[in-house]
Amino acid sequence: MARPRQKSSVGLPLPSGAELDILAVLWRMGASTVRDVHDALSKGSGYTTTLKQMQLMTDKGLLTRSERFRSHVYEAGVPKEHTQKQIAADLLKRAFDGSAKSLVLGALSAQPASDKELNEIRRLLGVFERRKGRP
Amino acid sequence: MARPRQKSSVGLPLPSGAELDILAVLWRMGASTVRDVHDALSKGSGYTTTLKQMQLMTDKGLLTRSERFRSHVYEAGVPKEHTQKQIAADLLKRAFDGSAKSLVLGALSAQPASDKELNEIRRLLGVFERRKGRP
DNA sequence: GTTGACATACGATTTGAATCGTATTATGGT
DNA sequence: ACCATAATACGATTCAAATCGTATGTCAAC
Repeated sequence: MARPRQKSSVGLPLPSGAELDILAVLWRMGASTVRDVHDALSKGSGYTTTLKQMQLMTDKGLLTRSERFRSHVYEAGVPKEHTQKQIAADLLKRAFDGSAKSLVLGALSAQPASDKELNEIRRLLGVFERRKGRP
Repeated sequence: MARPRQKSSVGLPLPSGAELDILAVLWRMGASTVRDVHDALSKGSGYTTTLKQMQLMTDKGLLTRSERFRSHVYEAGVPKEHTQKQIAADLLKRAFDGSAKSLVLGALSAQPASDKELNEIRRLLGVFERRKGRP
């Protein structure tokens, strides 16, 4: 029984929760060792758990790995903006009825932004209004 | 081995992917039978899968159930706005570095909005600017 | 009252994510 | 050479999500 879950869409699979956490660390800190990543996300889990996770992510193509000195150095294998766009798109469809307004409302009421950031968002809206597509 | 995963936070657990899909249907269509929901999300999976899922969600408190005629009628047990806010908050922290601007950018570039919707978002920003909290 | 069409109930299975323990390898110091 | 240290490799386990099959119940029509 139990057929495989449907793929979210064509292409790369969306990163899972823990995978996203690891990606976020690598996006923020750049190339890092497993220990660096493990320390950065200070969850309760053990070192080998993080290691295994990163190895699996490498197999999936979510990370890239290179040798250096004694340890391996990992980098995000997927660009931050592209992944964020994917996630936003998925969420928009699934949870927000495709309404960007709802998403913005949810985000801002969840975590109020500074006036400075609000202005930046306003500028962003202007860009999207002029060119009716990607900025 | 393998300790339990950490809870996302205190309170309700965030709905999983499939759970969110079901919630979205109920938010959109209101009280519905299992068959209605199952037909609405036309995934490849079988009827009993949707049924089981909704039963489990009811146990979790994500749905409420009432009798009617022959079949059961389900409703979303969690308010749409609150759940959306939770999800947005979680995502903001995990994938967007807490930057609402990044989230908006991701959302809009993933799915361009109409000028009308852009204007509504602008109005929303104004509201958030005046009252520095929830609207 | 028997049958057919739906409905729910329940148990069991599969998959994938997440976790850990132990084994192995490599390096640097003594 | 030996040992301590720190890394990776690998197998195995646990848990939750997702899936399905079969059993059971109920109503309506004949």
